Amino acid sequence: MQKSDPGRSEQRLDHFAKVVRDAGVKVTHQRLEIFRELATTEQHPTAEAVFRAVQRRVPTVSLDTVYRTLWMLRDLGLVATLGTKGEGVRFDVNIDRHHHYVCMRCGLVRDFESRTLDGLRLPESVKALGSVVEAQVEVRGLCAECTPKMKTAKSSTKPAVTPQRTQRKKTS
Amino acid sequence: MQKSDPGRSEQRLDHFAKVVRDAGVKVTHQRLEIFRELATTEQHPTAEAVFRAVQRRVPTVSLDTVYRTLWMLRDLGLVATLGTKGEGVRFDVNIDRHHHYVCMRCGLVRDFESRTLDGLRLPESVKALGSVVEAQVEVRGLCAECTPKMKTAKSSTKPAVTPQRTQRKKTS
DNA sequence: TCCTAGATAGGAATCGTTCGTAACTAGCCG
DNA sequence: CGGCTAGTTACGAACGATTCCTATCTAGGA
Repeated sequence: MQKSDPGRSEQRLDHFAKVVRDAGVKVTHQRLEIFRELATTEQHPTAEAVFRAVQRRVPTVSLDTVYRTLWMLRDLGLVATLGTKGEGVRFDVNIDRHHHYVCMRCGLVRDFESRTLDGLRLPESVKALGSVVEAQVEVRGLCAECTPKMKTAKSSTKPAVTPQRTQRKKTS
Repeated sequence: MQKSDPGRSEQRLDHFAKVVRDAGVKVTHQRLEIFRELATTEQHPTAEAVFRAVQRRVPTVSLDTVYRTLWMLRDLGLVATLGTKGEGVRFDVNIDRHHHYVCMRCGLVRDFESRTLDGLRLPESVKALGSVVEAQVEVRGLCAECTPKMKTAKSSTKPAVTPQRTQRKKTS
């Protein structure tokens, strides 16, 4: 589990302002707030979530601005996107080397670190496909929340049949 | 590069029919065709792509049916989904152990195999998050197609600024 | 302080995906 | 082999996420 370190956040904000300015992009109030929101979150918020959070401090922000800013940050390498499924892209400020645990049912994504996995040696065949910017491990499974809901399957060859459709519906 | 092995396809179709039937789900013409399409493709098609392909043989299929079938196949473990970004889920019949190379710009996804990467040892911390069904490596970079378009960046600290917005627009 | 390229708000538009419903049909039963 | 019925399908409308359009604003250099 990661905790929010105040010092780290400020440091991130500074870094953000510098990179953005260096890129010749204007540092607007909105952009700062959007980035601040990301920097203080340890989750992987959707654009919508960022929007709602920022809206509390800057009531007039538009969802469009949030999206534009988020993509820009991604292009600048300040955040990463985690296209989970088809239920909204998620953004990740943690650009340190890390890996992901993804729940196959609820879509939850958690980071985890592992020095061992950081330095994976990739096969030659990969180089033929294109350049390699990063390599991370993606672990899939059922998170603690979802695990207990497993039913005893039909004991056929395959483990489960269609116990429940993977959660894809709105919650609100 | 992978090639389409006719024998392998038929084998997959048989396996498909068996699993589906065992699950108490009806084996309809549409479902067979949809699966056949997936089984003969080495790419990772979007639902839309599968729809168009199947439509050539079964002109009346509805996109809705394709989606329902695809999710069902996923729930049965016959195909995997590759939520690339926010541009449409992709489906993958290759359920053998494999890893992915994802182009950060065009979204292309290619499989690659590596005996070495198959047996990764995961850290203990992962177990605390939930059960582990599979672990695969996701390599990100620019594919051969996209690489040449790199422009010489501003030579600042960061490699690129915003040379081009990552491709997210329709093509048709 | 002034100017201007670049940014914003807001609503309409788009695209992928799902729902609601009435018409089918696979697979079981006799 | 024909009938039944639960599970499926087609289709259009509905939805949610993301992007576009454009008139208005503003960061930051001169």
